[in-house]
Amino acid sequence: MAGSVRREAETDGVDTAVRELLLLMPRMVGRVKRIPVPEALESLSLAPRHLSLLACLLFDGPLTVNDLAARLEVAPTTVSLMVGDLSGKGVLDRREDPADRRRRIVAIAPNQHEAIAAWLAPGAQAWRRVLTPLEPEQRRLFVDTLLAYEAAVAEERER
Amino acid sequence: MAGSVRREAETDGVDTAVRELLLLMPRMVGRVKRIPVPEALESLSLAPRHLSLLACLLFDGPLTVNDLAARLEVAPTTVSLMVGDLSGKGVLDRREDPADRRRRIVAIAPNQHEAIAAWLAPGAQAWRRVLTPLEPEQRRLFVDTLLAYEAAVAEERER
DNA sequence: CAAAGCAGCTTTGATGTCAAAGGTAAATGG
DNA sequence: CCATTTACCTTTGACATCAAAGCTGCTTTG
Repeated sequence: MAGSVRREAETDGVDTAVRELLLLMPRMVGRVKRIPVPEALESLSLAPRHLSLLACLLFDGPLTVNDLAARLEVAPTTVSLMVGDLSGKGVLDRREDPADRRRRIVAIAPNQHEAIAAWLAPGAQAWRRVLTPLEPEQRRLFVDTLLAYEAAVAEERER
Repeated sequence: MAGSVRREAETDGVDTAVRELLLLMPRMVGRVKRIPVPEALESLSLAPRHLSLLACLLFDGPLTVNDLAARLEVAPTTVSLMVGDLSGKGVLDRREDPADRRRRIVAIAPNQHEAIAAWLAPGAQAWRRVLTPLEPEQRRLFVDTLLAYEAAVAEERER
């Protein structure tokens, strides 16, 4: 099997965990993609797939299309289409960068700011519920391990 | 900002972690979707999106279409199309359940078993690299926390 | 300053995914 | 038994995503 490359006693617990995680990941992804949209925002044709884009803008302020695509690990095409869509509906604010007219600065429309923060809250709530009972160093370990996994996957890709 | 004085020592660490995780998740998902396919399997038109389906079958043996869809948190439609595709190419083996002819039992074709296990190995490798340096109870904590998050998201959805 | 090259975004055509509808087989119950 | 309901899968039509090509404006170079 995939997990049985090594047979030393030391890696035994590791293989069990790896197996669990390999099966868990796709489920988790599927679930996150189905977080419900509050009614207040549904009228603006906002869907779960917009959530991560809006989170980026809310946390890190106005960004360009390429910036967003890089952070979301998604093609610039996709961001461009989503932004075009959402700015047409008044959720986002897309304007030329005066300093470089090739660029488009994307920001959350001020009057939608609050509603969007409210949408993000329950998503964050799930994490908060899980992290609150942990000790600070346990939280740190958890986040660092996920970050390390992300980095490991990125390296895996260059071979 | 991250290093600034903490006002509420207890909740501050949580909020920082939540913020990091909210931004990390979509990136991680994007990366995983781009794990490269070994050349040996590319000729069979296997792509990264097939990986989790094959992992399920490899770990948990033959399953029905609905079972697979539930485990992957994906629509039965999608599984049905993928299975139809892959069984046409000899990667999977789809046959009627003799006990209930509505059901289709899906399994990995025996002669492809090894090649697929080899494909899964590097994906598992990323996890293994990250988990190996941890203490056993740290690994346990990590996996349990992710499982708890999955459960929390599932609950969030029913409101 | 003109020409070539580059950077950032959008458009286009192809593919993946899904919800809803359709088809067939088992279970229920009168 | 036949009729109805339920379970499982597939087909279909609509939409999300992406790679490649196209467009525009900045930057470099002679």
